[in-house]
Amino acid sequence: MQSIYRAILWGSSCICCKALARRNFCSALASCDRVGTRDSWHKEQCQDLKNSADILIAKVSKASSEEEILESLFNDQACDGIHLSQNLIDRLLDRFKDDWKSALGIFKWASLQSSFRPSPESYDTMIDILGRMKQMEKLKDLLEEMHQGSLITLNTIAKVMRRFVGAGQWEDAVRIFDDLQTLGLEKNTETMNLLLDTLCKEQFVEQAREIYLELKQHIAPNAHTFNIFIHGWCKIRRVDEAHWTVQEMKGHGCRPCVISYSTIIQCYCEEQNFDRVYELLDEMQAQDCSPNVITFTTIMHALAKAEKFEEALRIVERMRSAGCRADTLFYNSFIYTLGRAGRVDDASYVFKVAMPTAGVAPNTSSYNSMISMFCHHAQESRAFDILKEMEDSGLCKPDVQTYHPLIKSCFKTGKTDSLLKDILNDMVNKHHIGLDISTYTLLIHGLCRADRCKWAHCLFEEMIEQGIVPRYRTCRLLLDEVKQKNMYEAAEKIEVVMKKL
DNA sequence: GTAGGGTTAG
Repeated sequence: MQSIYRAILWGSSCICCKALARRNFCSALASCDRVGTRDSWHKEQCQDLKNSADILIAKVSKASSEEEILESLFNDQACDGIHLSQNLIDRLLDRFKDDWKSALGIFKWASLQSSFRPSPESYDTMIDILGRMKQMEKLKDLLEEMHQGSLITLNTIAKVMRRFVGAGQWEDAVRIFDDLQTLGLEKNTETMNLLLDTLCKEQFVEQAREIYLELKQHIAPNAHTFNIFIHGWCKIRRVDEAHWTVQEMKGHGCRPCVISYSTIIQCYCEEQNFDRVYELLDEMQAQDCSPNVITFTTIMHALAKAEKFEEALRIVERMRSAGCRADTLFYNSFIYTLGRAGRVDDASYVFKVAMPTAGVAPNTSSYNSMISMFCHHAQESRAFDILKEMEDSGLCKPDVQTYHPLIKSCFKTGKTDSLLKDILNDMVNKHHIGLDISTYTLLIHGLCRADRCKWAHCLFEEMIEQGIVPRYRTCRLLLDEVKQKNMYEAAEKIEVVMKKL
């Protein structure tokens, strides 16, 4: 118990461990337990990992093509001395998730080392990186390599299909399905549903339909299959076909369930066609299919968005009388929409009275909605009261989103010195929240506009140090500012960063 | 990834 507590404490104050903790907390703890002087051992390991990562990052940053990257890593003394580990690879893939050439170069180099085999999960991560960057040919090569090593899982297939369809190459996704047996997996209802869902989610519903008609001769559909189509038709606003699918579903002996109905209700909600929504609620009742909290949340959210607040409240009442318990997401949705409509006191009432009365605990999002609403309406002190309440609650912790509206308020009200410093200090030292790209951007832009470009530049350097790549606009803005202040050295450094973007 | 939310402009 003691060691876990210490590891958590230590991890929270170490940037390097925090990155590890997110992904690999258990194994990090397990490693710590092996050694008597855990803290110093752990620290050493982290430093080692950071040094190795830095060497590799520096190497690949100088190269421009994939081949050049590989070449620079091979036959290099510094690289040869690196102890490869799964943690190191995970860290580098995360670092280069937006730079497929560097990621692939390092991944290939690592997998060609005799002393090391990347985990199947890191192959999937590499697949994701290539897919996100639309490098579909490279993705196919990697998939083939995975096939040779028997590393393909259903998860891999799901990622590959979604990436192909996402890139508009739906035929390739179908080809993957056709080749499933060759890849060592089965063609069954589950994998068919995966293909159909992937196509439907990207609006290739008609194509999915064609394929289904072909496949259903060999593979039996189930209720999921029909719900996937109902969702697909609703997504492309062809609600008639969704209704027709419900009939087809019944024909196959599958009863439409709460998901089937809720999906169609969502579609009518988006059209703000509330007459049809109520009709469907009645039909559900007639079919002995009770709406659940998701159904009610959908309707309530849509009504509130349409500024029909009294009606939204009646849904809350209807839900209560149906014996359906509201959950946190339901109330968050309610609070959010009330806030957007400027009904600050109503939102406050829901948060302070309705939720506790119903025995529903708020989460970080509930507090964040309240804070953002108060800041938006220039009621900063009420926002800080909520933050205090959150800190005292012990139920949940603030995150970056908690602080964004508060930071924005500092800039709006010009309290850049006292208040902003306190906020950042709390963020980093009290709650151990790592600043992310959006926070750095917000801060640097705000500080430039507040004529505090020295401070902005410090943050810029810190951001680079952490391996966070700034946006072009941020560099541009800061560059103009430092030039005006005759900070030539800073300007040069920024220009170096910009050249790499 | 069979369904419900997320102040876009710093």
